[in-house]
Amino acid sequence: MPDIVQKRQRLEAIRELLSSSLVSSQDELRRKLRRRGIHVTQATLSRDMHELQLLKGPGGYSLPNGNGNGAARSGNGAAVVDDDAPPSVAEMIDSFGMRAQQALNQVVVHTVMGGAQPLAAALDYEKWPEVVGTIAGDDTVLIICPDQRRAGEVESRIRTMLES
Amino acid sequence: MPDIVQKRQRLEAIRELLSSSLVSSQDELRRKLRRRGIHVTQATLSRDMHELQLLKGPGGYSLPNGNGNGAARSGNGAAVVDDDAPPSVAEMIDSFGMRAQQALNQVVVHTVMGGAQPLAAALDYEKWPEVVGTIAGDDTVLIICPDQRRAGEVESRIRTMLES
DNA sequence: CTGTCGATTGCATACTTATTCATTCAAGTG
DNA sequence: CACTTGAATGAATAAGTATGCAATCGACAG
Repeated sequence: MPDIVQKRQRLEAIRELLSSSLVSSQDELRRKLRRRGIHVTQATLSRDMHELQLLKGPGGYSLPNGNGNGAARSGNGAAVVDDDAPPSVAEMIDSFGMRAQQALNQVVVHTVMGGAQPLAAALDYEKWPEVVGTIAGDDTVLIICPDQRRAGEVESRIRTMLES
Repeated sequence: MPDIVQKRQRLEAIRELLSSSLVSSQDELRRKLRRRGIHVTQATLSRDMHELQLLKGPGGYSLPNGNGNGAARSGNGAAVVDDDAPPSVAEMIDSFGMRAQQALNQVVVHTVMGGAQPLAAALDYEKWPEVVGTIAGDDTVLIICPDQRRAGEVESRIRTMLES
């Protein structure tokens, strides 16, 4: 197996993993990659991550652009799972969500630093019918709905999750 | 000397150092602080840095916002203020802003490359009542308002800043 | 004053990441 | 084909970061 191909795919996989889940250490990343059939050592990952110019913050690694990074992880009870199962929106909101507010046909959800990207990924994954699309920054997710009514529904559903 | 005062000043000093020089390790930071008469151990700095939510990238540590990381740092002349006071939106617009345009309940602000993140951070920090949330890319900030009217207000306020 | 509580810190150490060194392999070169 | 060169990688280990624990200090109730 040609090394160079392996590498390209691996970097791709790393980017993908990072955009949809929080990774706190290179070893954790190594285990997640292994489940995808990619088997490398921490040393290699260290080099990969340098190459990808990743940032590391209190909450784990993140892509250089505007992706997630940040705080909070400690015992909040939820989502402490060893994970790798596609994370659910409920879990994400429970773990990272801070507040949600509707604005016309959109809903803005504020999260802890670094929570926006995973939350958006979870929303995308669950494909809510009222959601047309999402955009995530570091700590803010913009959810776009077809109309004001649907946005209202989404807002209240998220608020419920926040309160629980 | 009261511990708590020490700490406040130290965090302050760390922010200042980071914004004006590259720091690659906590031990390096420790040495730099020592030259300023602040003497603490790496352990304490680890805790401080966690508290400041610093990011670590290829180029060293950086403040959580959109500040410098890794490469590029040179001056743009403006807003080189003594800083450390959370940067104001006015300053940011002045330094990075290029144009602003309303779209329904949103306002899109274009900035110079790399200016979006800091501007969004400043907006978040000032917590304008007309702003529900912001999302920033590399050179574009999307500001979400509750409705079209408020978006208009925000747009014109920003335009004023741009012209000045 | 005395005891309790919470915050801050240093020390020692566990844990995580970067780097050195050697190896392997593919692509050129003569 | 034999040799050289450069990229990629693992193993071992150096370098760097986080954390459990105990000590200290100020605030404050009794």
